[in-house]
Amino acid sequence: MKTGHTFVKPLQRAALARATGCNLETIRYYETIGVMPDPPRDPNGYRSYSEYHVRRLQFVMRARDLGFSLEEIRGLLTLVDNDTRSCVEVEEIALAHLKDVQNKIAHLVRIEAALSNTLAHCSGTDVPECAVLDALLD
Amino acid sequence: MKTGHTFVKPLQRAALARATGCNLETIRYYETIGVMPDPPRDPNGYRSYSEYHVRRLQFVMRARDLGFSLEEIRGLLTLVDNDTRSCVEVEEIALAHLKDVQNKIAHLVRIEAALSNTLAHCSGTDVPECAVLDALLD
DNA sequence: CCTAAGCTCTGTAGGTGATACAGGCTCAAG
DNA sequence: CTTGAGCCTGTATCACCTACAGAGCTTAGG
Repeated sequence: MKTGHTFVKPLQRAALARATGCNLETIRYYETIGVMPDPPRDPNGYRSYSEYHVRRLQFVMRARDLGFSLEEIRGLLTLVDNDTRSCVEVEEIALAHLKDVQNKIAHLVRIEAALSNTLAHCSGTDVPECAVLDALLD
Repeated sequence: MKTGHTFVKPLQRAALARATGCNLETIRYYETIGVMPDPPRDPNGYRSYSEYHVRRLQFVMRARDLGFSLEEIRGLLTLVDNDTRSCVEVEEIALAHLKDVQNKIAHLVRIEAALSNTLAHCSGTDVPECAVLDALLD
C-alpha cells in the first residue's frame, strides 16, 4: 500500500443528509445563507460533497445544537477558516453561552420543583398553581 | 391610611413594553394569538394594562426564554389560570410539563457539560489551538 | 385656537431559521 | 424504452416575531 490516504467517494445531497442527520432541504438553505460553501457540481449540475463538507456541516449542526445562532456560527467559522483562531475570541463566545445555559438550567430546576410540588398537592386544594407562576416569575 | 392596597396606574402599550422589556409590537402579537388577554380599552380605544398584565407578560417572556413554545405556554397558562379545574386535568397537564421540563434540563446539562469541558481545555491565549473549536470539529 | 410632537390605533410587510412541495431534468435498472 | 429514484430550482408555508405606513388622539407651547 502506498499511503494511508483513503479516497472517500463524493456524496450527493441526500447522502450528505444521511451522513450528518441534517434535513435535506436545510443543506440547501445553509448554502444560500452562506454557512455552507457552494459545493462543486458534477457535469450534470448535481452537488458533489466531500469529507470536508461532512465535517463542516457537522460543525454547524453541533453548534446549532449547543444554541449558537447562525450569525454566531458564521463568526466561529471565519475563526476556523482564517487560521487566526485566537482562543480568546472563541472563549468569549462560548463562555457567554455557558453562562446563559447555566441560568436556564437554574430556572428550569425551580420550575421542575414547582411542577412536582403541584402534583404532590393535587388533592383538590386551590393553591398550588401559584408555585408554577412564582417559579417562572422568579 | 386605610389599607396597604396600592393603586397602580394603568399602563399604555409602550409603558408595558418598558416595564417588561418586551418589544412593543410583540405585545400586540401576543394579544392576537391569544397568549395575552385582550386588555380593557380607554374611551379613546387605547389599551389599558394593569399589574396583572405585567405579571402575565413576564411569565410568557420567561417561559419563552426557557424554550417553551407559545403552544406550550398556552398550556401552562391554563394550568395557572383555571381555578375550576379538575384535579385529574391538572395532574395530566402538570405531569406532561414536568416531563418536558426534565427533558429540557437534561438537554441543557449535556450542553453545559460540553461547553464547560471544552472551555476547561481552552488556554485563553492567542495560541491557534483552540479546544472549543476542536470539540466542535471533533 | 393652532400646531407640532409624540403617543395610539390598524393592517400588512419583512425577517429568521428552517421545512415542504411542485414541476422538471437525469440516471441507472429492468 | 419505461419506470422510479434522485437531483435541480423556485416558491410556499411555518413559528415567532419585528417594523413600517397611514391614520387618529392628546398634550405642551406659542
